[in-house]
Amino acid sequence: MGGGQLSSAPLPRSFFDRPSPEVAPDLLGRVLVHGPVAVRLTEVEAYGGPGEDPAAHTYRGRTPRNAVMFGRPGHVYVYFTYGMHFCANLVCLPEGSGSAVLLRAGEVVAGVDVARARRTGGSASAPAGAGRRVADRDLGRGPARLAVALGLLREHNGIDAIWPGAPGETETLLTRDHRLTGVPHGAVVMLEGRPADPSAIRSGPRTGVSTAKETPWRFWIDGDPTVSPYRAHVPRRRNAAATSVGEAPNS
DNA sequence: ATGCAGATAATCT
DNA sequence: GATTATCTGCATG
Repeated sequence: MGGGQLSSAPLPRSFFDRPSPEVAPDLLGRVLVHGPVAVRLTEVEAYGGPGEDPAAHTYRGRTPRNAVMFGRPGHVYVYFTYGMHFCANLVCLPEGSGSAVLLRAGEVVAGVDVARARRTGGSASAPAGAGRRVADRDLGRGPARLAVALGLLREHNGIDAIWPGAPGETETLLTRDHRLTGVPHGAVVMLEGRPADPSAIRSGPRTGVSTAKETPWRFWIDGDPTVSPYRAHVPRRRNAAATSVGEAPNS
């Protein structure tokens, strides 16, 4: 019961109608639900709009890929990177602004079995207990892992994370034993959860970015075991064969 | 515990 | 052709 008691009230769209560096720390301790899996957010990063944040996908304006970031707040922006990973964001500010919060890590508080099956591939070929067992705390530790746990893929790019029902209808979403019986299959819902204690929130430079390295727009809950290890950006060394132009052969 | 190299493809120059 | 909002496995201390 790592996350403590869950609140099942959905967050309104107005929550996201603010600058991303403001939304980001406020997102810590909140719960994102997709079908049977729920994750309590423990680490996030804010990204700004065109011309203001060199590290943001929207820095050079709108493209087909980042179009969702220019849409309405509260929607999910999913992007594909490194040829194999998906990462999920929540859009901030009014339509046209192009900013968002990257979901970097969280604790799986419901649907742990589903999340683990997604991670391990769910293949029946592996005998029970064999292979590498993924620790609970690692299921959502890192943006791509978090996306896997939540089952967020390319097809979920642009989906709305705001519950369309009345604010009072919270009992249908979460039962007291943390079952998500009321969430329709395929639906994504952002819940209030339990906001992190402000005194436990830390901030620092964003992970893996090659520009705006000083901007302290990474926010996390201090001491939480699900927070991912910080990694600075490392320029990938190119293939020796690919750098042949202008390079003198080395004996 | 920390560090490095490889994987692998969409996106942008 | 270069870069990438990353992860994993294998190496070393």
